[in-house]
Amino acid sequence: MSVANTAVSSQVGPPASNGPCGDDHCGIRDVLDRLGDRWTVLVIVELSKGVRRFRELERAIPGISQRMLTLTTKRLCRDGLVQRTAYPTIPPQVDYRLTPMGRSLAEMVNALADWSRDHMDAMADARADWDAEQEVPQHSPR
Amino acid sequence: MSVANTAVSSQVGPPASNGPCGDDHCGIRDVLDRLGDRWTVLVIVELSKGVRRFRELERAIPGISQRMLTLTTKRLCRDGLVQRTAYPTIPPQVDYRLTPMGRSLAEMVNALADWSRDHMDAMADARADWDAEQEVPQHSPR
DNA sequence: CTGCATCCCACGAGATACTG
DNA sequence: CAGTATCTCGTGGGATGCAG
Repeated sequence: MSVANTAVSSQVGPPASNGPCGDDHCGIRDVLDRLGDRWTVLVIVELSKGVRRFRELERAIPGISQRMLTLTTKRLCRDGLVQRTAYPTIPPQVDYRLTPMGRSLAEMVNALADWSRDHMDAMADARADWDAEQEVPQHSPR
Repeated sequence: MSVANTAVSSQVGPPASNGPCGDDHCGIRDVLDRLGDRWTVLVIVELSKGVRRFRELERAIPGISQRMLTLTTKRLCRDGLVQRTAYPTIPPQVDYRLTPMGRSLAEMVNALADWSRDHMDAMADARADWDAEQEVPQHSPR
């Protein structure tokens, strides 16, 4: 797929149904703001593997706090990406699963993860290179 | 396009097994941390349209400050996603362009933007729905 | 087990001023 | 024009404790 100088794919704003902000980045921010935080993506990835209970998520995502897990899942529910089901048992039991929309987002995220895996070495390399170039108060690069 | 498993859509749920990358979330974080901040994505999108000078970027991205533009472009350069070219003229002139790797990332970002446009209405709807449900001590929404 | 509230700190990011 | 340096502030997010 040639993407060379022609931007990517849908740079051209659809004339009718879209183009609220004159600029190109209409609703991108909306999604990116969700994906931007530290945990949302990880929760989505985990839930893409199947239904999970609260504690299961917590254990599956090392480092997340209850607070953050609660907030994250709540936001995802609010956005219609995750469905929460609570059983009025004792002790209480709640499980979370992706909605169809959530699953389609998960696909995107996974594509990104794929890309990430494919390029992370190149990025690390470039970074090291750049760092070295900036860091030479003395000379003799090696 | 990718290397390994694509599409998480198949809700594989190996019993007590982990997903694509063992247990950790590979380098997703690495990429997401970049995409997470407020401006990186917008800069990438803008640069996906072609070579841009510093001021051009600044004007093209309403709301960004010089500081943030400098930091963002610098990070992108460091990661090998953007190439910076400075001409020792007076006044100084610098331009930025995506590297091949940067362009491939731009494709991903654009796919995400695409998805976003496709689903933002559904998300807004779900959000309103959820909000209403939480906010109504009384019922009969008349 | 789930979830919410509070305190608190670190960091992203805006505004402004200055250099080359 | 391009970039750096400071100061400040809002907020994301960790730790802890309480409640259903």
